[in-house]
Amino acid sequence: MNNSTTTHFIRKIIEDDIAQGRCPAGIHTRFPPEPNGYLHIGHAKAICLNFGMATEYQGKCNLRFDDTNPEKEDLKYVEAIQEDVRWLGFDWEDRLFFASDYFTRLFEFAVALIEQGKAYVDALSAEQMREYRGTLTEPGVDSPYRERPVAENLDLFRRMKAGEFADGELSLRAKIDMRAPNLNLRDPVIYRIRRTPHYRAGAAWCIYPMYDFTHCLSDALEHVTHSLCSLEFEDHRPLYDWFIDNLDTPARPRQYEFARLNLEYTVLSKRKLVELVEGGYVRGWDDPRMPTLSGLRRRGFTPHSLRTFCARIGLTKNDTWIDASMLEHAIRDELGVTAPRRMAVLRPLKVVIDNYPDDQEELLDAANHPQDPSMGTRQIPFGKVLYIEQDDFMEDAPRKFFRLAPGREVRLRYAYFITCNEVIKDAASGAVLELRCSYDPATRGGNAPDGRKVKGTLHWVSARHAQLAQARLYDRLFAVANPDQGKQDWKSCLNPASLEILDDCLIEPDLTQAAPEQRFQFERLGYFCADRQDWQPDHPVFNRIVTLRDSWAKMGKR
RNA sequence: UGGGGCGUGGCCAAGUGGUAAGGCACAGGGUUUUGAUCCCUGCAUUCCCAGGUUCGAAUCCUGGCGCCCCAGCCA
Repeated sequence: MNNSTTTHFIRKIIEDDIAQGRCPAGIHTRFPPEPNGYLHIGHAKAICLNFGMATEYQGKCNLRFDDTNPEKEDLKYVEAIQEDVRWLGFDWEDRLFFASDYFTRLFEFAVALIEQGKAYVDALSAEQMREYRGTLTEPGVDSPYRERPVAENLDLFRRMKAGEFADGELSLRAKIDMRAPNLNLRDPVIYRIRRTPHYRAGAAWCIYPMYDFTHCLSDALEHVTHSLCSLEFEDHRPLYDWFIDNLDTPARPRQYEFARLNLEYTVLSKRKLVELVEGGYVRGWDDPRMPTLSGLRRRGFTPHSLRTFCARIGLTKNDTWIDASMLEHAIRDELGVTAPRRMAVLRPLKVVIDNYPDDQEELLDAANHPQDPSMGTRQIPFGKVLYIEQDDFMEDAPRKFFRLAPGREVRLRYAYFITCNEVIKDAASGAVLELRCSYDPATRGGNAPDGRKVKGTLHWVSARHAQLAQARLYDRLFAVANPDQGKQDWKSCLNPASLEILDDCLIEPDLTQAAPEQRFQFERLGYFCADRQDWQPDHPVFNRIVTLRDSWAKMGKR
């Protein structure tokens, strides 16, 4: 394959910083999720970037939980997030941090700001504050409390911390510029009173710092050099710099922004993902149709394929919608070389080989990978009664149909050439019940000694040896590429056929030995993964990760 | 005449004054015991538009147009 990774703008910034000697201790990045939900493929882009840059330039990357809002956060998310990041293949070593661990130092920074006359305690209500802030086109107005003396601010702020005021009664604001064209600079609130216990800090605090104040200082405390975040924080950067410039911090981190990921046929906003789960549109956060890392994992995507995907979509500041085929390509590309091949019949059609001895059975050699002999071979049982795919038979077949049809000869993979002689149908419905065929004993293994060719090769299983299995076939969650874009309700765009469960699949006996999360290519069908939750040796469950490319199906659509 | 960003093929994306990389997708062809893989081939006379500078512009200048983000005591 090709491993073309381009030198994107972040790499250029880093390389320039290193060349100029601005990072004597090496570069340092961080992945800073708020533990208020599950990670999705959009986060994977940020994770790969932050950890990737650190590895690439011999630097370090921290995992930091941005947990400054006790109302939304929970320990279960910090655990799930760590599992997902680790699964993706990244290691923060001993650098697991929590913004909540900085509460005391953050408080001291706030005091320092007050002492410099650069922060004040405001008594405006939230509604009043909104009025005073002005609008996009009108400047804001100074709060009547803006010129409160330093000593009074100090006293009030300490008493806020001590719990002397009700939630929302007072707030601490940075004193910047109420007429700034950038709304973020109009005296942003940096501390609010919230008598909500924190999932880690408990009831120790009743005041909590805001994101803008916390993030830059946490970066500085951790000696982060490159703070990479998404584009919507672009106009927070002046604020980021303002805090760093006005406080005595141990380091001078810089923020850089990149465009977040949008993927076709899915949604990536937390609000919508929650709605999918809570509305019962999917079977949970790890539903294999979900774009969450746990969903992609359960579906069968590998960490490597996700990393490759992230590397190939590039990194810019452009608003982009990545074509769904990019993700499919990433996993096909990998599994094409790594997945052992097996035979499974999803929708069985009975085939009886009339001229095959009734009680005869034999074991036939099959390669585990046609291009990779090192993956070895296995033996597949063959007998008089077999099953093939319903789609592989057509009674009135067009010329280009290379599969089985009355009077036509095909190859059963690794077995024999067979010819269809008779079609048994249900008298009432006319449905095809079984095929009576004959085989050519000379073609054992799949080659004709007389050199004759067949156009089609079919997968099959032996009726007597096959095991029953469930296959879950997934398709795109949404029927339209950009469910977010239209004027219609995004939920009305859900693909009603995103999940199809097949309970009567027949798999070759070897497949019952699979372990949960093991991946295979079911020949001619696609890549499948043993479900990590529901797979049982006596009840095999396989998730279809992705189909094989199918130029035959494509012809049918034209 | 609020501020900040972004506009290169169907989707991504290189390119930063010297005559449009690459990937995905798509379309042909070859190999093939998976209609898969693999291998060739094709796919922007043109870079949002209009002017200008220059021997030469996707790249520089001017003026438009389009799209995204911001008015939480969320992150």
